[in-house]
Amino acid sequence: MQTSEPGLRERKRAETRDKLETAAVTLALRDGVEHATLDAICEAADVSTRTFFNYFDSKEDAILGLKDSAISDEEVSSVLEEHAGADPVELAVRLMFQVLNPSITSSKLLKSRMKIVKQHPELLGRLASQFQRMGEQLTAAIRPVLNSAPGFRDDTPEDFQLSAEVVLALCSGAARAAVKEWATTGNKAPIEAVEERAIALVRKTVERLK
Amino acid sequence: MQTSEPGLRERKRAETRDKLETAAVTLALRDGVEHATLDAICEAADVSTRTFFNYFDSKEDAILGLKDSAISDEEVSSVLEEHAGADPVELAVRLMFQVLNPSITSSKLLKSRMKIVKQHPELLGRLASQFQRMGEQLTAAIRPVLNSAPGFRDDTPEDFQLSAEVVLALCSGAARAAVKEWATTGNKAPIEAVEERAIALVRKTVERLK
DNA sequence: TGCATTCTTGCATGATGTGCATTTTTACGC
DNA sequence: GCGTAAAAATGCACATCATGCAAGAATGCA
Repeated sequence: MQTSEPGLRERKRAETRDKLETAAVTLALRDGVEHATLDAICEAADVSTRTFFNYFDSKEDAILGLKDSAISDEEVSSVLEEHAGADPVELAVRLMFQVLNPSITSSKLLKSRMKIVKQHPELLGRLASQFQRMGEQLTAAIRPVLNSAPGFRDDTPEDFQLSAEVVLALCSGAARAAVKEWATTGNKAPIEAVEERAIALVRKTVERLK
Repeated sequence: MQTSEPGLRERKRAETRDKLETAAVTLALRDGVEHATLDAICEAADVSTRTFFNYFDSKEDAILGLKDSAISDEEVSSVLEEHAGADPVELAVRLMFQVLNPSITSSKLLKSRMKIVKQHPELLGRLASQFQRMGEQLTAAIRPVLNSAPGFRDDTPEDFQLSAEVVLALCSGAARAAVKEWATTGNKAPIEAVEERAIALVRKTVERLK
């Protein structure tokens, strides 16, 4: 379980990935998302275009730094452990940000990415589809907590599944809104606060709609 | 204000649109969404591929029958009028289904479309992006109602905008879930019930999370 | 060193989508 | 009907994205 020495192969892979992300972000910022072509990105990263798709599913994914739509069981467990006792909403949001980390919320590319998001908010749509693709994983992850919440417990499996999806949509929307707010308002708050902000947004909304 | 005679031009346009939708749905059902190519669809519809894009933005849009991402002011007013006194949630959901009508919820293609959705649930992701693209319009539409709701009223404009987006995400997710449920469970309920179901889903979720 | 695995690359291919100029079709006043 | 203007359809060129496949290069490991 030790993080042993990376090894040349893994190091190179990380390096290539980083070069691709950096190139994608830099060019998207300089030329605009649509004018930053795959060819240009790959040339800047000194990588063949064919290889690009060994790392990302699409250009947008590279710009946002999204990894393959999957979260490891260890990551899930770690989140569950760190926030034991949290309610479904908090858990869902934390899981989502776990996926984005370090994609969006960290690394030297953070500021540049936020500028891009500010200019191209539609990119955040990728987050939604990312979360939707992870739908099964996420529902599975919050299932126990949701199940122990009053009300949900007595749902039929179908109703339960449906309810979980709605909860996730709500949290995903709040996460997106929080990131967008943070990107738009000049990043005054520390990035860590975005997560809390998303949770607060959900709570506020629920409170008011009730 | 009378719906006067359509005129040849409009009739032909509607006809072509219908041919394209029918071809798209038929081929997607027969060959699968990914194997139903633009060329095949256009050939079946007896329309040039170039013309296709005068009607739809993408293949998926044609399969789902989504119109251009805009809702006319008349449609908005009509919904607002018909459901005067409704709360923001109901209003948002009704507006969304207004967009889908007759796209998904009506017409002879309904059953086929639901079969396709059942086999390719990821298509429903288009709904989310559609709603997101309409974000400004939708927020504008529910703004007055949201503004008269306690709690929202006192937000700063920024907070208000953010809250509106979260509400819309919630409603959009519920709409998607309701459609998916309906498509998956064999269409036992009448299609009109889907809308109510979506509203109920939102309310249930809010209730439980509070 | 030698072998197996993984990664990279080039090439071919297909599909989506857009701009532009041309032609065809429709609308409408005369 | 006729001619003109507007709208729509079309053909064509072109760019981009994305994937499959096979050959070659780099790495890991014994």
